[in-house]
Amino acid sequence: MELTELIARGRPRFRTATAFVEAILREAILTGALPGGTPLRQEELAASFAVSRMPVREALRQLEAQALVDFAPHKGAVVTDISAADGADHYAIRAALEPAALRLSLPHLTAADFERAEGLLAEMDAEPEQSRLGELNRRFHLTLYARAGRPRLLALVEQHLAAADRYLRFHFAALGRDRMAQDEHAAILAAARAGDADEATRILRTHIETAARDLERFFASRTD
Amino acid sequence: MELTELIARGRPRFRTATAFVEAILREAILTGALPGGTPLRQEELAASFAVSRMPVREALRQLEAQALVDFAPHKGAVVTDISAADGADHYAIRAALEPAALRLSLPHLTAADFERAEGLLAEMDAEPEQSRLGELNRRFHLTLYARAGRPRLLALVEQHLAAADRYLRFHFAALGRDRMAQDEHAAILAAARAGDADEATRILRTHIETAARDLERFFASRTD
DNA sequence: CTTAATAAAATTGGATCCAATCGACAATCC
DNA sequence: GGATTGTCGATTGGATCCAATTTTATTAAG
Repeated sequence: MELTELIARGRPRFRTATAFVEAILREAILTGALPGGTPLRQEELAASFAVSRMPVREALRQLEAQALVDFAPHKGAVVTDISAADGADHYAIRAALEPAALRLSLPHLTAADFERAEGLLAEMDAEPEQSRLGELNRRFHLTLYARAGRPRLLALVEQHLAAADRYLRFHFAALGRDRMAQDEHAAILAAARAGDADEATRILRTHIETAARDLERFFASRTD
Repeated sequence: MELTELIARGRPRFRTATAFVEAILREAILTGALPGGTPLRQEELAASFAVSRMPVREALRQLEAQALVDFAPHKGAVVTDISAADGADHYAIRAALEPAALRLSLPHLTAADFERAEGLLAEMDAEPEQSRLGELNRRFHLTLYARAGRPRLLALVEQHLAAADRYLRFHFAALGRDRMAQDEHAAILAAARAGDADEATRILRTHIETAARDLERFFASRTD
């Protein structure tokens, strides 16, 4: 999807221009519409969004704090680059946070939550388009953590889950969707449904660590 | 310490006005110079910093992304309030991230690192001033994690360690410094020195969870 | 032909100005 | 008397303008 298309879509939904620019830019970066390394010229973006440079600047500042863009004084912003080290970093954070979130959330999950999660897995099996797969994966994970009752923890999880999507995109393109590991997803869900927190978090941690190792191997095989 | 004093101190150290304002404001919030709930009027801050409103606005945006201030459209920024729930949130994140960081860092820690950590513990025992205690505590923890080789993970740990300081300040004021649990610190250091990752991370997790429980009880006892 | 110095262009950082929105208070209507 | 509406002041959001810095292009020297 093109940046201009994203802009046209989301136009009227936002209260302030800054929030508008920030949301669209984040989506564009996370979905890969703006690949790592892309320089973000303020004037150019302002023209694309049909606003002045100021909301763009404020949005870039927020994205910097979210580590999605790198800022250099008087040089400008660049979309944060993808790298093996950075990917490992994100996955290390996920491996630490998500099992904790699941453990907190699990006792409060309802039957409806489990059904929603199951539905998302079915959707993923049926979804042909790769770009939607990442979002479905994200929603599956977040559904399981949603009852943790820790807004900051959940926000962090969501942020790094989305960041990991950028790497998944790579991954899938090269290795195919079977890497999504639907069987692990099903096992996590089953253990959670049975109320076995230890088993569910154990599988989840393995699931994330496996993905991290796959990604590492993938980067190593490209030798660039 | 007063805000104006912090401003006068750090003036010449920064490349851009935005970075200057952002650093000082963050320090002021984390040290409690600007308590939770304080409204941050842009014009007023601009006058205090002797800059225009614009660097203030950009700094506030970054602080918002770090969850140190809350933004409401057309209403302005307010220093994020302290609460039992928010404290629990920060400690849940710490309990998840710090053991992971320690486990990654531990194999690469050097004798010099251990000595530095030991020195910090000694400093804490000797430090009479409470305001410096939080910083020493932070440096002790970060010293143990420093070799993890995961910049993003470390940045997150640092951020939430600093955020937890706001709560520690409360804590100490009411319960006294013995709550710093120096014996636990020493036990973590000893296990790390022995290369026992399982034991070190176990004590660390307990250490953080104990602090979280203490904080919870403290809030409960205030009934406000 | 390469390299250093310099000048010009592009881009960001910061200040000022105008517009839009929110809150409070007062006046009016029921 | 209470609720509602309208107006005014305060504050933020957004646009434009100017200054500072970086980068690129150009020129001259070795």
